Amino acid sequence: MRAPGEKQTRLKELAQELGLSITTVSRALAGYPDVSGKTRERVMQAAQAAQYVPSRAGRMLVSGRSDFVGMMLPIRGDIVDAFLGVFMTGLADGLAGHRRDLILATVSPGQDQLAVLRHLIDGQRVDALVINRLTRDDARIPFLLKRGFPFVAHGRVLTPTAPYPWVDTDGEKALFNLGNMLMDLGHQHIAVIGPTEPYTYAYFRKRGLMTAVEGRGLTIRPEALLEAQQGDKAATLQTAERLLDLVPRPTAIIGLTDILACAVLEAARRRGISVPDQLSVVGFDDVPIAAYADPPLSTFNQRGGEAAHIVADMIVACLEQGMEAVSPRLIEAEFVSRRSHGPAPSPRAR
Amino acid sequence: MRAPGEKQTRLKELAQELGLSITTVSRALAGYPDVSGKTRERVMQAAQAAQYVPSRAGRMLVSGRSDFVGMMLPIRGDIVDAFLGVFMTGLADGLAGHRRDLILATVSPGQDQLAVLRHLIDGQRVDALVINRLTRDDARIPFLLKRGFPFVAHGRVLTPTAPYPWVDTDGEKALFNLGNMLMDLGHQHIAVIGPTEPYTYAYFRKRGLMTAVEGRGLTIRPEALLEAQQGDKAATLQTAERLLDLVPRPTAIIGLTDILACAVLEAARRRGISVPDQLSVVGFDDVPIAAYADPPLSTFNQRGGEAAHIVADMIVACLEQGMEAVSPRLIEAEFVSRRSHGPAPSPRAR
DNA sequence: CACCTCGTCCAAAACGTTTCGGATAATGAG
DNA sequence: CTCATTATCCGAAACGTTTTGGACGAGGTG
Repeated sequence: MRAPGEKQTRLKELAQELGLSITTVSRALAGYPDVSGKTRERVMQAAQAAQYVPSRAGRMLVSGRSDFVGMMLPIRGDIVDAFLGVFMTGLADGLAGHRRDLILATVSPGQDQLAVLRHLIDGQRVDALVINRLTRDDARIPFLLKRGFPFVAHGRVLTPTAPYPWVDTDGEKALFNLGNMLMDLGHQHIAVIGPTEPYTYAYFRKRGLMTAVEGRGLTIRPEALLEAQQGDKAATLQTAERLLDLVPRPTAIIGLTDILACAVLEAARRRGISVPDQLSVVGFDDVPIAAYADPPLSTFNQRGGEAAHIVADMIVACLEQGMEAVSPRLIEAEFVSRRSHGPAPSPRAR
Repeated sequence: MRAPGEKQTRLKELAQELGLSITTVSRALAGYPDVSGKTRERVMQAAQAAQYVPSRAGRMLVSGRSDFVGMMLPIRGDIVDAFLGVFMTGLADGLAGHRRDLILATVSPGQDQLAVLRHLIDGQRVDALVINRLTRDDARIPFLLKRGFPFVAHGRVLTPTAPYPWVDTDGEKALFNLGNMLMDLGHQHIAVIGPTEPYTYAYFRKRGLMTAVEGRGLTIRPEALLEAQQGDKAATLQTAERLLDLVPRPTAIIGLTDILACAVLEAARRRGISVPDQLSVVGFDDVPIAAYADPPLSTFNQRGGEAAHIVADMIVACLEQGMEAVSPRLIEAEFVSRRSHGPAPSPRAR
């Protein structure tokens, strides 16, 4: 074991130095009213000068709280965008504003998610949890609900459960609007390429589009609604090409993710299909590079940083006012109109 | 404050239940030799059954260690790629293998980095630190060195310091090789577009290229070596265009980052310059979307996950064997040859 | 003068763990 | 039989904080 640098000042030394009791110093620092203004001032000064920082361990032990918030991170091979980095950074930053720290708990592919949760909770490692990458019937929600452990989900679950606090991008509304916009532009054959993982966001986005399309008496054929593994370029391209080979060929293809949309762009290039003249393509996420795609990709901005800050505030609210005090929050995705979409080609132009 | 679920089993209950002392149970669990095999077995069983997880606070208090490793994250507006997410995930995963957790400590733009460090260290929040996004004269290195606090840097610093443990991608070698390869392909005028931030990686990459170029008796003019703010698309494109307007026009442009390279691709499209026939473009990072650029971008893969696991191993080595026991580690970047580079155009073809 | 109130301060307990220094009984050596 | 040794267990202290339940005077009230 290394010597961890110089010795840190502790409450005892501070008290000794000031000729006060530990109690008084502690209470002065905590702002209790039963310590005179003069004494408080002296204590504050001394604490400042000695660079006193309370030991987390001591505080934790007596208060039962750790001031740590955990973020559970299922590791999958499909971390392909900047969203995760932005989200985590925003979350840590938001929590820091409430004097709390973020700890990252990964779950390896083979590992049992619930076992990890139990470990985090039973070991008093965290006061609350943020869970993300929710799947349709995610088991973590009912588990945490049953344990009564404070948490906030980034994303929603489909199976019916008791109410729980969540924050999510309104992908349903976004794609509802997008669907209508595309149909207003004359598109009748719209196709979708989504991720293979059973993440809930894909479901909501598809549903929004469906609602829009059916609202106009149209439908999307099952074969125009494909899934591709985002990590596998060859497979993704192949799926995109299957969409392009459909008869009649779709005039608009929506990638549920920018990566997928870019794959469609690439597939169209290979087929010699010009975008947006013969085909409109729209993505979702607004990864930074989307602006440099060819053509620059129209997509939706999820504003992950904002979402993360909201999650942070909600977590603190859960902790301080109880889980029932906070209500779920839908965040509107912002359409970023670039140059990969346009009016549907007239039938003979195809 | 919420009730944090059901009560957790503690050492005291476990001991009571087993009719043993707290000491014995603790030592049985820790594997000390002065407890009989039979007793140990019984204790293990009971601990398993009760889902006992030792309280971090208690352990921390007495051992002085927290088993937390901090990662310091200066927030800047330029989190533009998936690297951060991949790195953090890999780091957390690697640390978990050594029964340690990762905590994220952000530093807001206005905040004093060293103050944050002091807070983390003095508050005994972490046993060791990972610092990244190193700038050329990063003040964190000498600070941590002076305090004798265990840390591993992801990246290097330029100013001379005492030896310290770091892990870095060998961008110098990568660009040295790339420079030679481009010159072998006939390129005589090579330009570079880098980030404005004073990150060290940019320095090393440039230096590798310089060495290669000068090794052949060539030079890179200062005006062919520009910097652009990665977050600002318009400014980045403008800088890329300045490079394209150089006389004679460069036949190869290297983006020190995939984003920057993609900006060059876009600028070339706007100017009607075909890649790779009239211009070669190479990036660095291999962000997932680079494979879908037009044309697919040749770039370098940093293998952030591997780097993160190495950092994790080094951190525990620092903790367990001392900082002087670990030596720095350069990771070779892998060139991903796609279709954005090729032979230099013959003079009349331009 | 006796009594109460208020403003300041403090001793001690509690949180859960690890570890130091024995205690106890069984075993082996002489 | 005595003494040393070993195997197994345990009591108590320590870590740093917060909190409970006072103590002690000064001042005001009757």
